[in-house]
Amino acid sequence: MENNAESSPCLALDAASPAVLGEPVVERLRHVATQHPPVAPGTRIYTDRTPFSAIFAVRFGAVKTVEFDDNGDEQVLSFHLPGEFFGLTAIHAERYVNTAIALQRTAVCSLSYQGLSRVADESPPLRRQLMRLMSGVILTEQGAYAAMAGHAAPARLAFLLLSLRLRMGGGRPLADTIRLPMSRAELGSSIGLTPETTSRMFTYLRREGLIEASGRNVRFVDPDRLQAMADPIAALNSPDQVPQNVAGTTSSAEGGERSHGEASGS
Amino acid sequence: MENNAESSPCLALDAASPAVLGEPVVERLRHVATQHPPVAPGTRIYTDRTPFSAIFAVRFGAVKTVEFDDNGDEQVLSFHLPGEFFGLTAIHAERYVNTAIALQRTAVCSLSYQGLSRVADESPPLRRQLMRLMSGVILTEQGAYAAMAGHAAPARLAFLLLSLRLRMGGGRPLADTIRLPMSRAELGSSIGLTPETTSRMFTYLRREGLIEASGRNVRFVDPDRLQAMADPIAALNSPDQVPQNVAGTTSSAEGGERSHGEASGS
DNA sequence: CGCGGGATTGATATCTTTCAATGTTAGTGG
DNA sequence: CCACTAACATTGAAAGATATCAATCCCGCG
Repeated sequence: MENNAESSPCLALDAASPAVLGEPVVERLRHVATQHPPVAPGTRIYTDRTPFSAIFAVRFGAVKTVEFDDNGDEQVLSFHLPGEFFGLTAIHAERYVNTAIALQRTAVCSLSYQGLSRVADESPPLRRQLMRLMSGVILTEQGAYAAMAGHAAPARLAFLLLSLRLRMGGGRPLADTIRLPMSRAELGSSIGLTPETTSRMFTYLRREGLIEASGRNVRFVDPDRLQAMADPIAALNSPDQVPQNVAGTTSSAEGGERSHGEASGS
Repeated sequence: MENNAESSPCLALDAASPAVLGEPVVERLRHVATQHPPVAPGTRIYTDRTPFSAIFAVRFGAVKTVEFDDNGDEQVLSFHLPGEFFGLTAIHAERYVNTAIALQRTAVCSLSYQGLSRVADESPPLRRQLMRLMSGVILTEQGAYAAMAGHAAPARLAFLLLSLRLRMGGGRPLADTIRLPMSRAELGSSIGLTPETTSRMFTYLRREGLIEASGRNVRFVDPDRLQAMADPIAALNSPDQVPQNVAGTTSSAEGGERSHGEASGS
């Protein structure tokens, strides 16, 4: 169950570290980092009322960050998989601005921000890693934003699934099958869809032969076409595909084709 | 016309600097920073094929970052106003991943990333400023994402307008009226709406008496209610408001009140 | 003064949500 | 080990929101 490639990401900081940072720096990081014991699903790792002191990384399991509206309904902001950092927004705000919740049995590590700062003051390579790390977060965030703003529901789901596949397994050999750590509702919330629509999009992707999905297990049957669907840019490659009529709602059994309008004018 | 509060943001780095950083550091920054001459609207400041060497800040004018899909249609990712930095995603990717375009007559300054790194290596306060700066970008980005994912069209536009108001004028006294540096199409693209829908949302906000808008001039008539609309959380405060039927499309029998447009005589 | 691009408005098609019912799965306690 | 329950997932039908297609309209600009 628990991926044992569990070297603490707090010491790895986004890249091979002892080599880059030097053993003394890693040793100092060790004192700044805390390895937290595993927590149960649903556990809040921090809240917007937790005093800010540290940034976090996932060791194993998975985390979502959410925002609550008055009704207590939550809006999922992002998911964090093993090796990924979260809580970085607190650096600017000097307080946590959202809430981080474990999706599964999850272990995280934390880096005292004060301590980290001091170590970084004396290690330019570490400082550079941190910049790179934060820039990477912005990049990811911006990609997700573009996917949201520019595309329709099926594209967003395709994008999200591919993103999760890429990020699970730490990078390397792109699993054929993944097990999602979150529910349909959570998946949907993070891309601005209701659970029902999310489910319909699963059905749709299934029918199109792009994925197989049963519960939280997803098998990528035709990653290329899925990619094409996620990314209108590549869509032209697989010609008369890119079906549009998606919602099972409008009875049409026809796999209608259209050139896919897409918003973003100008 | 050009806001003369034009102290180069490249030297200010997100906060009062000489005080914090010390004059020697600011002096070194001066050598790392380049003040670029004003460029015409439409000018590309960098492209995804420009070799990465520097990050940018807006001195005056306004900038949009965009991504192109195959058709040459652009998706607006974000807007950048005076004092704001952009191009930060390139740090991670080691190349620019989008394209930055001036919306008006605009001047930017750039900081060589190499040079900046060297100065930061020797100035912990500068390093901290940079972290704060990047964290702030993530925060902003995440806020925009949440607005996108969680809300409907009118809320997204309200959010965007309020965000622009807040950011124009560098922060201080919240202008009653602003002049938008971008078209309806660009505005819409950035929040995932077509130009037509964007225009309809303007009409709607106008009819509701929340704003007056004529062309690119926008006057904030009822900022509180606008805020409430942007943020469902606060919506409960103003009870029986939170109108829902928005698109003029569905024959709004809702007649009468014509608060009329006409923003301040530009 | 006329041109042309952006803005607005209208009518319709399509997509997404909402409300509601049903099916399915995993976890629990007997 | 099985029955049972509660949460999650899927599906359907109708309502609502947004996109698309297509005309104007209007203003800035030459």
